[in-house]
This record gives sequence, C-alpha cells and structure tokens, in this order.
Amino acid sequence: MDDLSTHPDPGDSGENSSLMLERFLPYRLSVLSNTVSKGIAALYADRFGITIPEWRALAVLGRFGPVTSAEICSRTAMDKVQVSRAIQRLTASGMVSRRVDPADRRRATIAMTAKGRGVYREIVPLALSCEATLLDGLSDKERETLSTLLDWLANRAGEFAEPTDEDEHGGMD
Amino acid sequence: MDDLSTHPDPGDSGENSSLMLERFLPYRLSVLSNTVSKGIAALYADRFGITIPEWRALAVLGRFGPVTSAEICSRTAMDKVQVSRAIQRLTASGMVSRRVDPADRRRATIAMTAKGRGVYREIVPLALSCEATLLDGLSDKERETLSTLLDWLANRAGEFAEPTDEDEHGGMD
DNA sequence: GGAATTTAGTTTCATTTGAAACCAACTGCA
DNA sequence: TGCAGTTGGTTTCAAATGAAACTAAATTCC
Repeated sequence: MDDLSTHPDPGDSGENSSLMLERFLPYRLSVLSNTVSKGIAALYADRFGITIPEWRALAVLGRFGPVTSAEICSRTAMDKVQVSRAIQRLTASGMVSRRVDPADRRRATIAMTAKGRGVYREIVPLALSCEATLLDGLSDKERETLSTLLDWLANRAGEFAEPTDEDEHGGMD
Repeated sequence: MDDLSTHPDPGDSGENSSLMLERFLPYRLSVLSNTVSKGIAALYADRFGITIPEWRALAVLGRFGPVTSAEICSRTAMDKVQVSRAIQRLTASGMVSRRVDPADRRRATIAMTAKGRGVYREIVPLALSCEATLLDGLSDKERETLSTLLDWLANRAGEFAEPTDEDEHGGMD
C-alpha cells in the first residue's frame, strides 16, 4: 500500500483522469526538500547568521581551500548571481576574503578567514548531525539504496530538464 | 562507493572536520527537487500558463471537487498566502470560480470551471508522464523502496523541523 | 596592434515571496 | 445584546530572487 502509483481509483477508465498529489513524486520531493531546507536554514540562520547559499560556499571553501567564484558555482549548483551575493555577504561578515588574481584580474580568489574557518568547524558537525537525524533508524543497506536511488533520479531529472539541446539556442548561462 | 557517508577522508581524526557537499543529503534533495520542479514548472508554464501553486490547487480540486482555500492549504502543504494568490490567478484566467459560502460568509468555495476541468484533464497525463520518465528503468520493487524511504525521510524531517513545540509560543500559521 | 568576442563577476530592475498587519465575519460567553 | 477572542482569507511592505544588461579584463583573429 506504500507504492508509487499516483492514481486514486484503479478502475479508472483507460485514460488517466485524476491524480493523487500527495503520492506524486515531484510534489513529494518538493515538500520533503522544503521541510529539510527550512529546518536547516533556520538552524544556520539563528546559530551563525548565515544563509544556505553562504553555507554552501563555505562548504566548498572548507573542502577545497581558496577557489574562484566560478568553482563555487560549479560545485554548488548555484548560479553566478547567487554565488556573487553569497560571497558579498560572507565578505561583509568577515568570513571570507577576496583577492584579485594578479594573473587574470577578472578573477578573484576567495579564501576563508580565521573567523570563517571557526564557523565552518562549528557548522560541519551540526550539519552532519542533522543528516544523521534524518537517517537515524535506517540500516546501512537502506542508506546505500537511498543514495543510489537519489543519484538515479538526479540523472533522469537532469536529462529531462535540459531538452536534449539541439533546438535550444544557447546553453544555460 | 555509492554510500551516504558525507566525509571525504576516512582517516579523519575523530571529530568531523570536513564535509562533501555533493554527498550531503539535504543538499542532494534540494538540488534534485529544484531540477525536477524547474523542469515541470517550465512545462506547465509554457503549455498551460500556470505555475506550480496553481497546478497544485487544480490537483486538489480535480480530486476532491469544490473545496475551501483552507482545504487546499492543508492538502498541498502551501500556506494561505500562496493559496490565496494561486486562486486569484486561477480566477483571473477563468479556471476556477469562487462563491462565498452563505452559511459562513468568510469562507468561499472554490470550484473548477469547464475551462479548468479541460486544462486539468490535459495536465494530469502530462504530469504522470513526467513522473514516469523520472522513474523509468526502476523496477516495481525499487519504486516501492523509494516510496517507503521518502515517506520515512518526510516523517523524520517533519519531526526535526518543528522543535517538539512546548518552548515555542505559537504553532506554524 | 587593435577591433570583435569571450569570460568573470556585478548591478539593475522587475517580479516573487513571506511575515506580519489587516479586515470582515463568526463564536463564545457574561 | 455586545464585546473579547477566533478564524478565513487578503493586502501591504520589505526582502529575496532571476533575467538580462552591464563592466572590466583577457583572448582571438585578422
């Protein structure tokens, strides 16, 4: 009874005429993701005064060290405007510093400050414990299955989001 | 290699010091959900000129017939402002009609118009086919597992989103 | 060398969103 | 009655967002 079929009544004459929103995969993903994101956003906001885009940028910096905005873009699935604004805020709050690359003066290298590293080191365990809470009670096997399924969906979604290109003029951004 | 552990290096001295964003569950959910939602939103927008909140409202109306705004809220996980605006747009585009309940003149009953029903009947199969595309290639067993896991996560997320009440003054809305 | 193009990142502007205030109608209940 | 809450739903206002325009630097191609 816990399946993924989205029809209310099985004896539903041939063509699909109704739909159970609450079983509809895109809807469920959206609600789940929003619930999780809001919870986490609230946590980050009132404990560290940062938003999710800022956290994502920090996460990249924490793992890969000083990088350019462009690298943050590609590693966080955020667009360049979001990243630009996140960096602005992080700079304003003294978590990161920007220094123009002398070799290519359009680029700037973003690095965490001591303060940024401090916050980062505080957030990481918190983030991990959120994740752990979410997963608590699932076996390793189940977690692996979940992970595999999510990757699967992400791939499929990626495909059908970009309409195979070819008729579309440019790329995305 | 496709597990859900979010650490980069296993030999990571005791306390968690780094995190792989791209394996972090909340992040993955967010990216996945956004990809799916954007794809669908684009589809609905240029084929029917409606947004996702409007689609959700139609989905409820299509399955449960005339209902109040409040019922749309509770069945779509949208808040009353979103619903109010969705109904406004749907009314403007002639998809639904509102009639004030004479018994309680604050309430209004929302019903689909013939036009709304037409659109609804067109969207449903399209929505289902999107979902089918996403799931295409998964066995029934896998789909069921996915569904179960999503429900699980949704429950856990629901818990940790509302901080057990008790210290929080009001509820949420 | 220098005009035309591309690239990195920011800013502008119009729209979307959310929270809180609000309004109007209903429900106690004194 | 009649006035202190509630409740259903809308409006207002400020902040978040996204698309497109823009700036400045680098690169390409004559």
